[in-house]
Amino acid sequence: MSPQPAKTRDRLIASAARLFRQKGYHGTGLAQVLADSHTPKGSLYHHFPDGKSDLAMAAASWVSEGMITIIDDAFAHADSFADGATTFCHKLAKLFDLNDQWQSCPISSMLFDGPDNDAFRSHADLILTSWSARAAQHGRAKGMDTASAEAAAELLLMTIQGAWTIARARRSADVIRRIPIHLYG
Amino acid sequence: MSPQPAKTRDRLIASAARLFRQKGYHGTGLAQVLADSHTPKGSLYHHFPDGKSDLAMAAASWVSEGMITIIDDAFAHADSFADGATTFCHKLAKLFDLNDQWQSCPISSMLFDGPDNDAFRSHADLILTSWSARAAQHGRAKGMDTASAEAAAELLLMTIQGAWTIARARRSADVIRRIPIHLYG
DNA sequence: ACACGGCTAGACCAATCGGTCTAGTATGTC
DNA sequence: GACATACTAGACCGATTGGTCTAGCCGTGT
Repeated sequence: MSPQPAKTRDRLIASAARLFRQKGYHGTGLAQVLADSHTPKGSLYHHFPDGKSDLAMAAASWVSEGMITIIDDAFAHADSFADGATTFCHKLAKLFDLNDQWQSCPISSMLFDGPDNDAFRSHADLILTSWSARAAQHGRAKGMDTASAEAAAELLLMTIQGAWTIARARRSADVIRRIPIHLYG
Repeated sequence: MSPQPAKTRDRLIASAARLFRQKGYHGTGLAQVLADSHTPKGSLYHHFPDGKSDLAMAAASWVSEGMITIIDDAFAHADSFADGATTFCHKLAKLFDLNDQWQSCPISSMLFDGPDNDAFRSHADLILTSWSARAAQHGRAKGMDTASAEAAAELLLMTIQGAWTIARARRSADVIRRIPIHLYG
């Protein structure tokens, strides 16, 4: 809980998350992360003994927590699942527009680009599942039965995942904003 | 049209497409592609003067043509758009199961992982759009009006794109097979 | 005052990266 | 046979990769 030691670690995670999103796992050199976070190499290997992969895992977890927060916020004041999902999509679209830097969830970056390592794949699975579970949980809270809530959450998540990819190609978040119309409109 | 010269080029494209799908653009070294296709470096730079990026573009276009064929096949004997889309999803799921090697469409690999180069992004855009347009075209052929066909195609494509990502994480194509149930079921 | 652990700092390493270049081979045309 | 073109073959290059290692700073406990 000491403030200083945590800072370097956090700086590394934030830089790594951003750069991995932009350029992917293999596309980002440690040198870039180090320069971006103003951190010497020794510190990296102190906080993340296993190096790059270790850092990527931590960055993914960190971003995942942020996503969970966004989900919770979106559904907090929603009247229905569709209502919350709509807000969620608009929040993500805004996030997309905010900075072109936020280019992909690092989960995808890791999946597509990480080492063959199975630990990466299962970590990504865990995170993706946790998002879906959280959305389903909000669905149940809005009165849906378990099966419908899980189905609705799965559909929502996969649609968003794909829309985000298309949005990157198009350089426009419109396709993300159109999701609620497609699904609930 | 001479048979031999084309072969080397095709071998390079096939190897590159497969490896980029597996490990991403930056995650794949030219040495790997060369070894996999049993081609010396000189040949690569003869057929693709701009090197790796040139090869990646060609590989993406090649896979895109294959995808167009799959779309056409799926809709060929379909009674309705939903019917064709269902077949399409099942074809893709089968493809996914067939070999774990087919891990992502290289379009995504390029997008997520390629150089910052805007040419890459717009090429990916072009390809993704061509898939959507082809699906929409089949929709109109089944009697849908232009707007509905385009909307249905967009929804289908983005859902598949996302489902594929989730399928990779899960190592299971079930989520792809479930798309028709979500969308038309 | 002193020692110790957490952390910073960066020199250094072998391996690999994408790319260039020259030499040589095969093929087709006069 | 001579010559040009198309292609193969791989040695070689500087730059960069992820990772290791030693030296030293700095705050804390005694």
